[in-house]
Amino acid sequence: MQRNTQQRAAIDRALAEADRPLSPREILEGARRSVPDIGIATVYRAIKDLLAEQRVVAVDVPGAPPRYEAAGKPHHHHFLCRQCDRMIDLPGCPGQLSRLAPPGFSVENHELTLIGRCPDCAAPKTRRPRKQPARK
Amino acid sequence: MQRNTQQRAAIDRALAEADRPLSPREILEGARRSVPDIGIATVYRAIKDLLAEQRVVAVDVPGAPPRYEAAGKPHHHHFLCRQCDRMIDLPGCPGQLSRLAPPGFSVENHELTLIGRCPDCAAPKTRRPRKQPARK
DNA sequence: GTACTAATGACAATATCTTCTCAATAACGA
DNA sequence: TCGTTATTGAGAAGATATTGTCATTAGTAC
Repeated sequence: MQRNTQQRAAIDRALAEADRPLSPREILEGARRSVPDIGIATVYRAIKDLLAEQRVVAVDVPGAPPRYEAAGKPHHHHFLCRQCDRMIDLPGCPGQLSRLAPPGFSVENHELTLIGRCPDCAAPKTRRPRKQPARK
Repeated sequence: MQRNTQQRAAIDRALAEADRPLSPREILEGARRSVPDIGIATVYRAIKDLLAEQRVVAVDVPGAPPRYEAAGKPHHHHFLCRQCDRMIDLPGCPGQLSRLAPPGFSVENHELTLIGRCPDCAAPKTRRPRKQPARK
């Protein structure tokens, strides 16, 4: 039987508060605000369960492992900031994207990511720190 | 001084003949038609050099490592067949994609991939084999 | 409060992709 | 043809992300 642990609650809270796709590490950091000693394995276990329950969806990231956000949002796409590495929801979809495919292709889905600088990083005064290069 | 080896020529040929983004493994298989004993390390070394010379570009693949195709083509996007796993060029771009981003975002680039079945796999008679599950 | 056991944290183990090492080979200028 | 050395193939090693193991902890029914 499934138990309501503080760790699961902290992970739910982190995902809800962010309202954007988070990497497992970002989920970990968010959850640590509630449960400082939570471990990364617990985050991966929770992601697996949440995906199975369809309470979160995986979001593909160009050139990186997927991130995860709450399921049930209307169809939308994402912006990836190449400075702070955060992924942010963009409302809406241009539509008609399937028309790019010539006849004979069966289009079932599409992935669209805009890449650049988010408002925080584009503004010269309030820069967020650059993404940390992977720890050695 | 750079030498013109059979291996490099085979890799160039594989990329040119495919005219679509290839994974390192696909490049290896293509090149082996010319040089049967070529190794994967040689393919990675060639990719690195070709990227530095800007003779090929990396193409991001949702949920997989990047593939590589000849540089210099007009702006275009790609189709990913979820059955045979091939990536295929699509001509053109819907345009105006930057408009999805609210004011404040600085959009520098975009990635668009349509996903589904390519004509070969969608047609019931001439199915290509499914992607091989990664070798054990 | 107790007993049962799901869930956890730490870290080992996988899995996958890419790069490095090095002896052997082959491209090419002389 | 010969000598030099860039390039190669094979396998080891590295890098990173994810999952497995297991003793311990903590939800929950009673």
